[in-house]
Amino acid sequence: MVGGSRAAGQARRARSRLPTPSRSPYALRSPMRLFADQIARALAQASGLAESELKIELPRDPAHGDLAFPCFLVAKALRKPPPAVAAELAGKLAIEGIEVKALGPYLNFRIDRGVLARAVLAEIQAQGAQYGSAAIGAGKTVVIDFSSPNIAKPMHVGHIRSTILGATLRRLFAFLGYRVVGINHIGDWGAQFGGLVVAIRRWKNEVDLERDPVQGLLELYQRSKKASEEDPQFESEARAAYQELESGKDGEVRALWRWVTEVSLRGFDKTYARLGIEHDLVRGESFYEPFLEPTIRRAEQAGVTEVSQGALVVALGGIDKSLAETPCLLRQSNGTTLYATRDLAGLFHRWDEFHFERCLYVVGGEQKLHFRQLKAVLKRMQLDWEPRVEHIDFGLLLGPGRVKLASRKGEVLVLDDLIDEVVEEAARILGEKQAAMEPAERLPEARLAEVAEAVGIGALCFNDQKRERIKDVLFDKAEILSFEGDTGPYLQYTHARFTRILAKAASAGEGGGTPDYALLAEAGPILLHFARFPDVVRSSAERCEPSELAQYLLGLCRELNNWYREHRVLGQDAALSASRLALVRASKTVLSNGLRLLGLRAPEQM
RNA sequence: GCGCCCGUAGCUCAGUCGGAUAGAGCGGCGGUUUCCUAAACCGCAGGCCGGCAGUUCGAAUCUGCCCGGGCGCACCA
Repeated sequence: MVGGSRAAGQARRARSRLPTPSRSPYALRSPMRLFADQIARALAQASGLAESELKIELPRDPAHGDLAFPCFLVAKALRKPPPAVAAELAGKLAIEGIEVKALGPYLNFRIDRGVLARAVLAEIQAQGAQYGSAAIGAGKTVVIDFSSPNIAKPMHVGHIRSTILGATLRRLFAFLGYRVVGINHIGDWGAQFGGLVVAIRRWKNEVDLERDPVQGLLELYQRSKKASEEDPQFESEARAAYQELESGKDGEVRALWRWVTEVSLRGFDKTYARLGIEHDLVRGESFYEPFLEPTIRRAEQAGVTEVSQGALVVALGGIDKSLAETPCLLRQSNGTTLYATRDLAGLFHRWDEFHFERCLYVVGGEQKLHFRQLKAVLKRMQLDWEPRVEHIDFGLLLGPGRVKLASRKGEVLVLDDLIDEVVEEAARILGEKQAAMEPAERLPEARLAEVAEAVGIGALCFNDQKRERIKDVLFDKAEILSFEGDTGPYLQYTHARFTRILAKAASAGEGGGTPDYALLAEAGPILLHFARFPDVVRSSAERCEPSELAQYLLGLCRELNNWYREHRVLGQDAALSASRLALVRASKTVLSNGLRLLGLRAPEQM
């Protein structure tokens, strides 16, 4: 087969963190952090403890307050019972706009709703599409290896997770001010290309390489695989072709290989465009060919290599006992290099070129061992940047009944076909909903297809990101396409409804009054949600966990839809309408920023 | 056999460097539309957080062992 895709897998547990106090000049602009810092400062004064030791939390039950401080640790330091400490501190604290109450061993804080609304809404309005962004990554580079399909074959469902997760990480880090280098490490090298070249040579007139070159190449590829097994003549010709390719000779073989690469990349680009995905560099395995020998020499000079059973290996048992049985192979006994050699060469090259803060490999968990080996080799070579290299692993994509979808034997589910199927169903549902609406409220005919595309792809992408990435993804078509519950379309729908209010307010000339933020008292949960957004964005990026952002948006939409049901925006008195419109405007901003980061489009109407 | 990962409601999953009464979606049952999009909202039912020990003032969360499932285990990628 043409390389194994890097897709699929499993992993390690990462945890989200509370907003941590940050004193860096690039501190995140988070309204929540502002309030928490204010409280921590006052607490430090009242208790005599260092501000950095005082952990402000979000209460489990929002009825208790907006922020909380458990007094257990302070109590221990003061050798007094926690509830007594809480009561004592409550009496000492006086923070403007924040009410303090002791409840058992806890101090609960409630931010005045008017103060909260003014602070949060002003910040969102000021930042707009940048709300949630930061400069914490300024001057730092993050390299992200993702998607990485194999040429001469269409992208299939096995590539979807790496593609979607990687693209989101790329957007998240860019939003936080990092320089991001998204690399598509395509599988464009290997002995199998010898066979493909021979197949093209022999049978190019028997398949349609004009209209759908990718499909034609797939047929030729499959035929070459069969011929290699059955026809010794074909096999030796294929070997010769691969030798020529490896030799670097710029002849017929290389020209054909180049053509295959170009055709394949054009096919990938169409799919990427539909999904809104971009890479910064396309560097296939072939790119690293010239660096393989230098890489091996580098390892040899570091003194970490040895010959075992005729192969050149790096023994890793001294680094990690569980790797004692599986050294890293750099050269087979027949002299050829391996996957690990290429990735090691890539790693050196990337470090030399970018001096990255982090180098992320968005690759399925089934390749965990491979990346552990690579990191262990770096450790043996005593390269201090080894911790910056991370395998961002993820679970398998499974069909109903937990059967592996992209199996090597069964029918390969082509990604474009899957997208078509989902978009088609989205169009059908959209049509139904539209038919049930007042004619004046319906979408213009011309926009239907566009919105169906956004909604269908949104459903697909969101399903891949709503769970922790280490968990397997269950791809149940019916569930994803029902668009009810925890889905991308649910988020998009919420955004569309709120957007619609703004449009109607504009056309009715409403919203000109002066907002009175105290009138937004009932929107406390929403405002608190808004205030957390920058922290969630940062945490999602740091943990490489898009699901944190996805879950946040689901929670926010639940709050918003609830509020929408209870509170009318239009047709109220001027101050009330203006206040609620400010909230609606902020909702649209936060939702569309969040959706954009997850790679979902946010239609204005649906 | 060894290594790593997962195990929370019937199903799919959240659960904040350990903290106050464990939450949501789907499915089930019952409600909500003279009102800015009902792709929405509300209520009810449903849990020994796989099991047993341990650490701690406090454990779904940390540690150990066990059970169940998955992935991987040098000359493939």
